[in-house]
Amino acid sequence: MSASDAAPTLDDVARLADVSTATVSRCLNDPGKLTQTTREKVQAAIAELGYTPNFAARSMAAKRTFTIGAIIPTMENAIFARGLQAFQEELDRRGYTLLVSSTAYKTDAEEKQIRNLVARGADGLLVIGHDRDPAIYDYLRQQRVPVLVTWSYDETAPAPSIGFDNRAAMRQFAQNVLASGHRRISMISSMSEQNDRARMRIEGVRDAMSAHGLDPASLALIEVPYTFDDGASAFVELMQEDPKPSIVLCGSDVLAVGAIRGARQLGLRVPQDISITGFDDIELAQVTHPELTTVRVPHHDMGRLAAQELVAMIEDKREGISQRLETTIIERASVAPSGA
Amino acid sequence: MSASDAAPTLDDVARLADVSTATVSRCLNDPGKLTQTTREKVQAAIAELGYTPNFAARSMAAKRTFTIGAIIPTMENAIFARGLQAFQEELDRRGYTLLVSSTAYKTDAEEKQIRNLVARGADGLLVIGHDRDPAIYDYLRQQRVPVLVTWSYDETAPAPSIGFDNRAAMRQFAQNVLASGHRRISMISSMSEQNDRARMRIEGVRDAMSAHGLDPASLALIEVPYTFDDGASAFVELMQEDPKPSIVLCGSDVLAVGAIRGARQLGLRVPQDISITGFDDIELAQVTHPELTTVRVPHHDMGRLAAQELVAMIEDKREGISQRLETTIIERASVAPSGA
DNA sequence: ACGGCATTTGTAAGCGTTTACATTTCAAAT
DNA sequence: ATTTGAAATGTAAACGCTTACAAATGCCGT
Repeated sequence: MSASDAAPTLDDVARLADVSTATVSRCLNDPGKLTQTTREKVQAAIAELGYTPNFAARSMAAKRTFTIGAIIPTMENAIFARGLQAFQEELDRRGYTLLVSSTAYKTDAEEKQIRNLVARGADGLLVIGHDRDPAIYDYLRQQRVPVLVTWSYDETAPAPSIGFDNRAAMRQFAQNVLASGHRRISMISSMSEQNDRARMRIEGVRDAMSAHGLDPASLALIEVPYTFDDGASAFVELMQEDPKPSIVLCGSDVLAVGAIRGARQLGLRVPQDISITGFDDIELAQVTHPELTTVRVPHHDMGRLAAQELVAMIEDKREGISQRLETTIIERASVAPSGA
Repeated sequence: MSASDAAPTLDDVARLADVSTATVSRCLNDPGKLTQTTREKVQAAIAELGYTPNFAARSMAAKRTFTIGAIIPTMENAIFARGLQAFQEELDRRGYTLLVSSTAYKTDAEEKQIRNLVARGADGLLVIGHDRDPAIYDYLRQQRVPVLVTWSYDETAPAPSIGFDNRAAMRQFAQNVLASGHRRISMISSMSEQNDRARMRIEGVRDAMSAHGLDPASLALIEVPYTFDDGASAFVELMQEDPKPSIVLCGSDVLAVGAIRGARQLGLRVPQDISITGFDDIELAQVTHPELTTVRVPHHDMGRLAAQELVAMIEDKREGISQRLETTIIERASVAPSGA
């Protein structure tokens, strides 16, 4: 351990290596600018002192933090975890650090968190979905902090997005279902207020119904928070309707798993007595019995591409370019065709 | 929008409110020190400019960041999510921000991430489990960064911990199992190297075997990474043994869920043909069929108490005080008694 | 009206980097 | 040798805050 007590600073390194602080700084940020001799001298000093640059000082001087903030609705389930992991890995690769904040689905918490992240100097922000107070977008623009939206794709929205078309994905999925004979369709969605993903998925189902000559207004729909239990009780409630649905479309896998449990409570067999579907294709979908028919979301690509795009927006100081990713229908065992 | 372009600074506020920068700073950090008149004047100026303090500058001047880092093995499943959420909420309440970093179970990534967090000025660090290179603890001590260990309780370890006794919890659980008649016990664990939690759970099983006069060395044990698939294939492998186990204890719920799937692949009924248990009691445990008999870990309390303790360590500049939390055995449907 | 003390406010020196700009060094061309 | 320009290095001024210390203010008893 060195004689000194506090963490070594750039100055200490400079003194030890007998160069100026500017040189040490360059050795850290742009080593190509130094002669090999100097570089090695400095590196030796750094190693000897166990020096690590002070982050706050660096950000203040450079007006860059190499930090990117992400605000997600929840960490409590796997839904965003996969994409976020990919996002972080890609960021890492590019020398950025990820700051994650979760709102626990409380929309008003988001603004506070965004401000916090900005105050902490986030070079860019990743958010989920387009829906939020327009004032937030204004604020971010004024602060010159790039934002990228994910989990949703919408060219007309105020911010660029890398995601998929929730509405089209669900429409296509529902059309498949209708094509296999189901007519009595019900739906369990998470709360659609301030949540374009949920809303668009509902619209997708309605689109499909219209296309098949069904009245979209007749869709039996329950909106619930995002938990297994809510899925289960919503399912039970939906089964009170007369006539009973032959299939229950869920806005997410978590809800669908809840619904399966609800069915078990009612003594209904899935899919013989009732079909159930999910959305997201998280790992859970393959773990339930029966395995869930669902829509696969490109978690990993979404995260990776979002990281690339956001970094590009920051470094090239340009507008973001939206990108639409594809979803895939995954047919497993929770759906049976219906003659009804 | 104000005339100026860049974000407003303390100086701008001071000028507008016609006070010194020191006064503005005090208004932010210790408003009680100001007369009501001044305070209101300053607050008005802050509001008018939409001023937010610059984080880097603040940390540099105050040598505090109000940031706490947490390094977890994975974000990909719910296991740490619940506790982390509670941790963050408590931190929030106390004005701290959480910085999460995940190692994806790569032990050598941890050191890099710890250094990164320290360089970013984390006031304190939360880590999972005690096992790691002692040099890391030395480094942290030298840097005067408090660390708190969670998910494990061990008074003799170099760092204070708020967690539970993995070994005792598993021992008690296994004793229950033995008491219900099972004698042919196998185990699926996650990799125990550099993972005291996994190791202690294994030891707990062995302890219980010894106590029942069984040879602890005879425990059939497979260590696998932390995924459903690994759980499933380990299960299949264990069923090759002769005699077959009557119960498979899994080191975690994730593995247990995999094992259940493995059983289904082999056409075995749980628990009639084979009993399976988990550990953690994550939500998943109630979602599988049959529901999982497991050990409940006090995720929420652990997170909350860890936040309180870590903040206390930082603010009172004192050593951490370890705390042992209790686990609970949760009996559900995946275990049947055995006469064998 | 005044001294004395507590409270409020101001002054200015850091905090540890980066980076324009100035200076020095060095090699190639004369 | 000398000149010349590019490359390497050094100097010092920010960056936006906090805080020790100094100065000013207000309040009390007399």
